[in-house]
Amino acid sequence: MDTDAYVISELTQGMQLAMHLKSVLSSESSSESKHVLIQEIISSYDRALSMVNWGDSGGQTQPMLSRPESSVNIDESPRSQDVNQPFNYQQDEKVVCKKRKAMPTWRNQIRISTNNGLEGNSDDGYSWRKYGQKDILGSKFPRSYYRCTYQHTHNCMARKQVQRTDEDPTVFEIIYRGQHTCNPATKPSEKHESKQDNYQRPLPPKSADMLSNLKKNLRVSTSDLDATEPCSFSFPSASFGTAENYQQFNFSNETDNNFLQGSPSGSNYFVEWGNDPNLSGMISTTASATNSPLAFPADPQDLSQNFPFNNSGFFI
DNA sequence: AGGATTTGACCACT
DNA sequence: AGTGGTCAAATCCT
Repeated sequence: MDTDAYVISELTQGMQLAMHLKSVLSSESSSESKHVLIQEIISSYDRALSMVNWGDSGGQTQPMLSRPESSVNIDESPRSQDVNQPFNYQQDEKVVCKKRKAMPTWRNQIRISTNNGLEGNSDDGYSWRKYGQKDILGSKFPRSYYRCTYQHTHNCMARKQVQRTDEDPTVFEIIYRGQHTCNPATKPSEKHESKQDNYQRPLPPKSADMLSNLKKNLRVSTSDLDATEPCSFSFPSASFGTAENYQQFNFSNETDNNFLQGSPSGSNYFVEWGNDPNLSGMISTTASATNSPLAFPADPQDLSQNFPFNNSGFFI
């Protein structure tokens, strides 16, 4: 479709502007020119995002620059009444809604060793309670449904689905839904500690954190390209014309990367926004770098061509 | 006894 | 009508 060409064009422009900005930053240019470049980059990405959103989402979304703060406040809007409501489940707790739409989700594929290949071992640092299991059409293995143990005490509506993959029974696909509103930092003192601590350090891809981290990281990447910290963010440059090489941005604020740290190498996080397949992409942690870099695989099958730039709010 | 899991039924969505 | 997500009673576990 033509939208694709526009999106690629805009993203390419954004990339070039970012490179330009990098050179400007290393020179003694005025701050004004830097701001102009940053604004150009933001505008370029915004236009690309707008095209994607308007072109592929039935016109339901708006250019993100016109929706300040919408990126971090993940809108769940199960009943589509107030799209500007922050992520908040508590307000209509009384209303029974057995199926929620447009919840931010993450897919995480985890390989479990055959010795202890139980679903429960795919621990992510949070405490979950199983509330259902369902045979899924076309799948050999049932899907298990979990919700946060602290749903009632902390009004935490985070959920996850765990399903063994047909292709490789040692691999579990975990789909996270919603963000934790409980405080994981307090968990070790709570009673589920013993079970949790047997496992590896977490990597709970907390939805809002993940999105905001990506946002922050990318923002840093355009303004601080000379950062020397080892953390890095990369994405395939195929969209920019070179299939083999990754364009890599560095960012320096390692606290922004806490959702990656401790992540098992090779974990694949597939990020989605609601049910829109266009608002999705895979994030994987790789074993090659020292500090759990975030990388988008070059395989186009793994990466929706619009991701991450089509998501509403990674950049501003 | 209290919390976690199982499982059949119900409901929303397509 | 079929499918998937959730509820809630029954059951299991500690």
